[in-house]
Amino acid sequence: MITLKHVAELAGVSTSTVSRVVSGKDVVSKSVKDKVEKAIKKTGYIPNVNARALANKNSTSIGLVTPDLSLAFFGTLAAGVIDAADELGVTVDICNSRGKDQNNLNAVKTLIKRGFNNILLDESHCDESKILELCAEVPGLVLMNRFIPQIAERCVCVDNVTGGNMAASYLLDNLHNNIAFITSNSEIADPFDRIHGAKIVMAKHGIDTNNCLVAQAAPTIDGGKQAVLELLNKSDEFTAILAYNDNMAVGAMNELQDRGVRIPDEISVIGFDDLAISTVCRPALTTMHYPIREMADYAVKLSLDLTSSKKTLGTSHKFIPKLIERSSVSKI
Amino acid sequence: MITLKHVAELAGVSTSTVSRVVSGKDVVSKSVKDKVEKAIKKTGYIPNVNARALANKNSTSIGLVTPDLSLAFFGTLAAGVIDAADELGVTVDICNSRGKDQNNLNAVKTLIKRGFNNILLDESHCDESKILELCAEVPGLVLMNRFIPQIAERCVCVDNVTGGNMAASYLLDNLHNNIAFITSNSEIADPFDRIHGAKIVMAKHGIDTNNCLVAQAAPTIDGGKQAVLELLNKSDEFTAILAYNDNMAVGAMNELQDRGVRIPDEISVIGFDDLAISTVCRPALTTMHYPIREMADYAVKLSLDLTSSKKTLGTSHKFIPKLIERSSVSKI
DNA sequence: ATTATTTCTGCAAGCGCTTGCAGAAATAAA
DNA sequence: TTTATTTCTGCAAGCGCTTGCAGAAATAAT
Repeated sequence: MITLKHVAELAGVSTSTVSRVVSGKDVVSKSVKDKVEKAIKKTGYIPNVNARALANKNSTSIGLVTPDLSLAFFGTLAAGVIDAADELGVTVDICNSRGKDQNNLNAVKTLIKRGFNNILLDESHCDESKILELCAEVPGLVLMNRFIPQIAERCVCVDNVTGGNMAASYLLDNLHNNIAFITSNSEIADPFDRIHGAKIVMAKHGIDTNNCLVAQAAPTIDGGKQAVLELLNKSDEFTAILAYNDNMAVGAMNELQDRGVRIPDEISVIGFDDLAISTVCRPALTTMHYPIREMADYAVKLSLDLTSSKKTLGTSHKFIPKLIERSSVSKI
Repeated sequence: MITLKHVAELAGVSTSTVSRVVSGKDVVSKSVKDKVEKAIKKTGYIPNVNARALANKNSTSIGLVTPDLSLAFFGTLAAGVIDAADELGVTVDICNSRGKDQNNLNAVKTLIKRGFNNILLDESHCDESKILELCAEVPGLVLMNRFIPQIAERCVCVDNVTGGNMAASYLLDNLHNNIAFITSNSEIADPFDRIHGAKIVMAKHGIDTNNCLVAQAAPTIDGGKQAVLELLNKSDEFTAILAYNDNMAVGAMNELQDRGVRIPDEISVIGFDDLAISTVCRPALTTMHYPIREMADYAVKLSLDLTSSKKTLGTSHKFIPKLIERSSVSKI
């Protein structure tokens, strides 16, 4: 293993000097710098991350804490984070909490103790207070897919209200005035925000939004099936379903189709997320694209920015989803 | 930050002693051990991984190099690896190579330079020789989803021949004698092995396997569509399709359905992998379950085992896939 | 009781890198 | 030319943990 010392000897300077040119944090005269760089190239020196992390009292990795990588959404998120980190020369340590809040929080604490200053956390259930505590402790902690006003500039999330709004607008524009909602029973803000956003436009169109049909279930394919059944029990008047996410949308479509209703002719369905599944199902699902990769990219930059001296990304920022038109909504 | 020193002071012993009880590698008298453990508990001490890695000249993390986490297969693999590692108290660093072989290999080299002794590599395209080189350099390198005889005991993969065999048997048992293959155009052994396995049983059933219908394409949904089109151009006699994986199977089903052929009444389809998509599509896909999580678990244990003194997992081992019966194959 | 063994524990050096401090060298000012 | 500044560079300590070595303590053997 090539160390600073080897390079220093070859270049005829001290290790401090080499360190300085490597880290670039301090001024080194041009001539010496050249010598050192030549030596580095010649030896193929690569800094030892562990030693560096130890001396710097921090890790060169960023931590990603996420519920379940085997779900397409989080897998895509992780891929985005890794790719973005990679470009900046930092590596990613991933914790998979298997959906349990407490695991998430513990994972964060472990990362902290391991010296991580940069942590991306996707945790939508636990108390805000706990997250605020963590944030106070770790300046480089970025919260993903959840918004907490007090730390707005450290939240990387999608504008769910606008998303719901856009989805409903599209439905309305295509003359579906009787919209039913299939939403998640998770106690998180997203589903409410989306419905809220939808109701805003609906109200503008003169629709009474007080007794909209709403069915809650798990945000999964099966949940979608259950929810649509509940809807069906309550009424048979709706002509469109605005689903919390693609999984629920697909579940609903499947269930509906299994019962002989034609989509989109009899009932239109719109999803949210734009995961692979939305192109696979039949009819292909019209859905709101969730810009996961952009968000992942932004999140790692934000985290790194937060722990660097010169902050450039300071302001709060919500990502706007985008309508992807496919075939699950009947058009005028 | 609590360090060894703090614990040592509290326990009234030297740091070496604390180190020894923490690492458990050396004998410490029961009484002292108790004292130290009490002190550790009291202080909430957590070893600094960086210092440890530096002193040990190795990392406590294992590295996972995988093509693309946003694909369900690899996401599941990663989740399995992380979970398994977690249970053993080691963390996982993931590299996402975005499908480029060279990235994969570079990622491995970088990990090596960073002091990783345990690396799980999923690389199915590059030259065997390169992988063998890497293996020689890193004793804890485990190859996933690919088999190379020279390092058989370090390969964690599925028995593709048996898998193909089982899939074909199921088709045959249900009286589909005219089987067409949709396979991957990747230059890897898996697709050949699966077809090879299938042909073995077919031959046993007296079928001439020399001019089987075979269409190659990318191992994706679109690839499946293309491939089935190619098949259709060549013949209209086959009554069953054995697809390389679920994605291709679903693509094929979609394309077929779009052209009005009923599945499984007119054509049966069987997939491979048992990803989420296979339960989503209609009809739900009968497929061979790929025991990814078990394999992930085995791989991390194997890697750790390889770098530990007492080896226990030495022998070569292939995982056997399992038929998951759903609705895409018509039954007798 | 004395010596030989065995078992523990602490010392101190070292893993590779960073950085405050101070002296050397170069440049500017007087 | 001398003195004051500024710019570089090296020294050495330190980040937290591990471990070979040797001395101390405990146990066994004589």
